[in-house]
Amino acid sequence: MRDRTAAKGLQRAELAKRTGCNLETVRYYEKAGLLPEPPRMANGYRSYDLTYERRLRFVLRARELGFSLDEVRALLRLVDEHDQPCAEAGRLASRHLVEVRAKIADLRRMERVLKDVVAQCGDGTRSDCPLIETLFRERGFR
Amino acid sequence: MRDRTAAKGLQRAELAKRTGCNLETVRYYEKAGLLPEPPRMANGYRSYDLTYERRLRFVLRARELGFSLDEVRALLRLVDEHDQPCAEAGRLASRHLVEVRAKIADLRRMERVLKDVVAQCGDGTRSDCPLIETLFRERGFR
DNA sequence: CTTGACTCTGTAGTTACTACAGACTGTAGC
DNA sequence: GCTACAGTCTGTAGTAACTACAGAGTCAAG
Repeated sequence: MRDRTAAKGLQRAELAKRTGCNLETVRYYEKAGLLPEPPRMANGYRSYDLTYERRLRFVLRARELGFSLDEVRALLRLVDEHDQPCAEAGRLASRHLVEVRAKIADLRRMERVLKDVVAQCGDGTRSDCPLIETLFRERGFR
Repeated sequence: MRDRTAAKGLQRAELAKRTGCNLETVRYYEKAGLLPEPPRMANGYRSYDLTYERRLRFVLRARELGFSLDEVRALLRLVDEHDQPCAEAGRLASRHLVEVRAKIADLRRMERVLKDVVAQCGDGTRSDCPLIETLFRERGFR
């Protein structure tokens, strides 16, 4: 094990554990340019600090809200470079909100049809099958 | 152009146009084992008939309902082999319904948070940014 | 006989990860 | 000092469900 008192950084596994993020994902985010290349210790191991962890958490929360990595990159750019980020951030968020609502609408359509066929299928003792019939019938879900 | 009166099959582009499905996707479904390898004409071109088109439409409708290709494969197997498919089909559908509802719940959580930050961001004239603040705050959306 | 449109095959790119393989490094026990 | 084992390193390949080529062959019209 590494000398914990002398070194001030976290190693990758520690960071992953603290943030609940898969350690391979951290590396992926580095390669994808969302997180900077962290400094290395004498043995070549990566060393992360709290600033880094904070940035990773930002990414993870943005992902929880369904932002794509491209959108997260844009948000991080606003954090890094822009001094008046709110206008642009608001635009990003409201555009994303529209997509989220569209997906909800899609899924609700699916839910409605599925709920019906499941009800009609019942215990499955009938000889025909409402689900299969529905799928063979003409198009009209969306 | 092909002799349309003599040949009874459709070509790939026609099939794609009739069903609204991308022609590359048809090929993909063939390779994925959802659709059979269609017979070829003398020149090696694929020739599709109405049975084939019906099956493709089945796949497309199942996809519209959000079934994965694995699930569609299972449904097609029920159609092909099983004489009492309804019990199994009902199980598939209700399992899928659970997933759909879970996704809706996920998206609704996102929607709620996004709606709030968009409202708070307003016209973007403020110096801090509620979205960025939210993303930097501790985790707790899900 | 050339032009343009269509088809064929196989492969690579997309998104956001996840999971290795094979080589090093570091540490604890003996 | 030696061995076992755990951790890290790199690069690459796999996942889902397509989509988009490149390069070759085929066909009908002008």
